Amino acid sequence: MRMSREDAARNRSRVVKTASELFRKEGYDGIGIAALMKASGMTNGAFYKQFESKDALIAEATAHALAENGRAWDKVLAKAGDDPLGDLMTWYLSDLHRDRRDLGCTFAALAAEAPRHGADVRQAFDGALRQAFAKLSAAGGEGEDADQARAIRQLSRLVGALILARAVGDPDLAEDILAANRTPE
Amino acid sequence: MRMSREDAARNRSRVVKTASELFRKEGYDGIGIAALMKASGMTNGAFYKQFESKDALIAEATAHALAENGRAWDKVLAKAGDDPLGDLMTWYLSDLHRDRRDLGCTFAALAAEAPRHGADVRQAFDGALRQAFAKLSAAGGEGEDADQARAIRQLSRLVGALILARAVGDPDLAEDILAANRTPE
DNA sequence: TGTACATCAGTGAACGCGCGTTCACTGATGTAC
DNA sequence: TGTACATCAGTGAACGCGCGTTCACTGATGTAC
Repeated sequence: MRMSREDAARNRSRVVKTASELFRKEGYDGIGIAALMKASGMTNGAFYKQFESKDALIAEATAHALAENGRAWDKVLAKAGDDPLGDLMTWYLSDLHRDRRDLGCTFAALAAEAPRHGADVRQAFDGALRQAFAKLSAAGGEGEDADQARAIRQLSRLVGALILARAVGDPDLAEDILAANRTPE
Repeated sequence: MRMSREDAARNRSRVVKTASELFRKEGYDGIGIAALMKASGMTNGAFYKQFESKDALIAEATAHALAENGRAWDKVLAKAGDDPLGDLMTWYLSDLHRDRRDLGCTFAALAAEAPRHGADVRQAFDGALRQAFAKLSAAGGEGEDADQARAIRQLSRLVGALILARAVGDPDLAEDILAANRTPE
């Protein structure tokens, strides 16, 4: 049966959102079209009415996840006290963030798979990374002393720490990794 | 036809080595048994004479890759001058390492997929990470001032930087990420 | 404003394909005497 | 040391299954008059 334009647009958005979460949780190869559509409340056939291919959804869902992450950073920074960088790191390196890959940082969840995907996926990472560097630079630089290279190092460390803490089997080691990284520079 | 024990053992080792490279390059899901066996110079049927399942190979190939990385670190540190940490970072953050995922750091290549795999895979990461922390601590600590937390931060940063540099579409941005991280602390 | 009809976002079965895994078979290796 | 035979690491086809994708069909929506 035909949906209204509004319903169809809502359904499409829901698929992108669901995909952005399931890809982060299971990896691009870890979730199929049928499972994804079922998780979005539809059947597999509807997929190709809205997307050209799985690759096209991968690009769109990745961009969506990265944009959502950007808004989360803005929210944390807006609420931050007189140590915005410290607040951001505490939030980023929390147990909650370690445990919820589906809702967490797309750099940590999917950047390692990006080299195996299309130019559109990698370009989405380009833009999101530049924005993250700029935000970190603004949050960490004392006054006008915004240092891009330092921001790059800080984000590299945050992303690496989250990935390693998630990879580990021993929860104590995971905690050590997060704790050691809850410090500037 | 039956192989000699020696030949069979050699063939088995070759499969593990090939898998350790192809998994790093393509991800655990990115390479199948048939393709892997073909790349090892055999046909698919031989696989189950040597391994119980793909998961069993994943665990063994991951451990193999991690052990090989450990030997590479030792080699770099053995050749290092009076700044072993600096030499290690220069080597780790090289263009060559960025471009050769198949022969490079297993943390950067596969840690992001580890949370979706068995306890044996994650435990292999535990052991290899602890060793890497110890080596970094010894390489970086002035005299007996070996600092575990600092080593954890350094490795987190190296791994994150390599992953992000590989994810990016713009080569200049990739270079910026590597360059910004070629500095201690 | 009301009616007739074209549109198209859904459904769910089916497509070909490659996946991990199994199996009957082969023939050189390794063992028993 | 030489012969008879069991072993088993290979081959390559086949298995069931889930993948990404296609398609005939449905019926409410949106449009034309």
